[in-house]
Amino acid sequence: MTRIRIANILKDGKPGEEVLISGWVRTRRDSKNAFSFIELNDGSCMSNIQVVIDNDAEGYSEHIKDVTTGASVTIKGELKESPGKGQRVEVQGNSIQLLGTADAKTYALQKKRHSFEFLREIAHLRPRTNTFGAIARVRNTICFAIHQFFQEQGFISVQTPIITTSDCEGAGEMFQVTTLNLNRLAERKTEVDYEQDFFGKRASLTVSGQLEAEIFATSVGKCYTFGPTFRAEKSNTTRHLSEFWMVEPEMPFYELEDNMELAESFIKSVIGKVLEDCKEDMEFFNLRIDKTLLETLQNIMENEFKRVSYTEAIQLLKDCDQKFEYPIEWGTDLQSEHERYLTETHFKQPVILYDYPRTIKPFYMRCNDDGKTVRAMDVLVPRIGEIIGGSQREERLDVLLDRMKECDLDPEEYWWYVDLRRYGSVPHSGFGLGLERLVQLVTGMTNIRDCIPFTRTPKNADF
RNA sequence: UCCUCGAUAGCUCAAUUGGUAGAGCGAGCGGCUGUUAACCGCUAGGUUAUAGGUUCGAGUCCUAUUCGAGGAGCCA
Repeated sequence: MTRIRIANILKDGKPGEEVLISGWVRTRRDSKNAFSFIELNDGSCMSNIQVVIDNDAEGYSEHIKDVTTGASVTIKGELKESPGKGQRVEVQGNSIQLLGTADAKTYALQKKRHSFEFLREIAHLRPRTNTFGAIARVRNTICFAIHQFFQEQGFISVQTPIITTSDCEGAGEMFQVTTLNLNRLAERKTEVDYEQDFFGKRASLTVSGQLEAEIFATSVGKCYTFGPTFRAEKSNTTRHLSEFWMVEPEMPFYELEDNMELAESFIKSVIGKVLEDCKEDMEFFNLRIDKTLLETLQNIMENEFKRVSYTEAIQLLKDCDQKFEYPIEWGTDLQSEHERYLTETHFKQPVILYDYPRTIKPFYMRCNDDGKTVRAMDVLVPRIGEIIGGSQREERLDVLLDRMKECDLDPEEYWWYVDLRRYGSVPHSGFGLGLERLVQLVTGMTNIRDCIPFTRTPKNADF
């Protein structure tokens, strides 16, 4: 007899069927001297299945005392129409096998509400809760939808390196990778000779796969990377992680407008897939986490993202009645409060800002003819802020070299990147999307630390 | 890294001007019940984050440290 996932039983199990199920006990309610109710969950879906088991069932008398919250059991029985409220079918158990006990005195996850802060400290158990089980399932659907979106359009999945020696982009602090003996170096107090290090030069964990993705975009065509990314910034916010996952499509022959179009349809496609495939989990989030979640996502799905140039946005912020803590000036980056005003108060939907001052953007973004701005675009969403950052890339060799000089970068260090402009250069564009920020947007979770299975932030790398 | 707030029972929190440490949930035991956020009764559970200081007396005041939350910066 084969084991059946609880999700399958609840979906289309029919009364009369023999079933074998295994999972973790959420709660048990005893009916004195006659039978017990067991709420069993196997993580396949949000709902538990209710098992009714009589005291003469095999294994009952010896094990039922230990069938406590958190214990793991296997149950054989027959599906029945449930006379009670709350479930279509239930299992009438014939036998119960206790796989593992969970001492109620010490098991942290008792049947009560726990704060997310507490659950973060027991990350090895938190996927057993309703919320974190739902996050895991939704995150999975998001990841699948991401691949599906690109694969269906002929994008090639490219694995870019995690260890890199290009100290590049200035995209933030990097984690150094070394096999040098740090204790010994600390004693010597001399200059570090990186030629002695594993790679013969200073190496770090990647902050972006973009530059490498451009190599494949200009050879095999539209491509995307989807992998872990590392930032050693000491950020302590609800939307930053030290280790996170990023999706970075890169497309040849795409100009900024094509890039924006792709970004918009990408986000809508992924959200649509989740709304379709994770109905139960999404209803849970809407009920328990954010009462406006489904409405917000529906709104995102149904409306065009507003496209506003940086210059227009500055003007709009200057003209509005809202008082800001930080003044707005053309040439400075927007503050969180400004982004929030645009997405939450003014437009009340996602906004794509484009054509930023070149002084606040990296060297690889394509310069506009006005001499002041570059073809950058940020997709801002309510509550979270920037979820996508991208640009059309500078494909003109001379302009790129000038820009590198302006940014105080040595073209020698980026020789292969520059080469792409020297031989068969083409216009191309791409963007980066933070997976966890998308999970945050889709689930309504307020803290990004709860949107990744194993959270890495400054001072936190347990589990 | 900066600003603000916080750390008290397994969890979530309360404790007046500095004066004997409390509740709900959870847990254990008992009762009741086709129950389902079950219900009713009883019981246990604490070096008040850590280190120092002020005081007759500190959960409460002061200093430092650690950790957490919210906001800012950086960004995805």
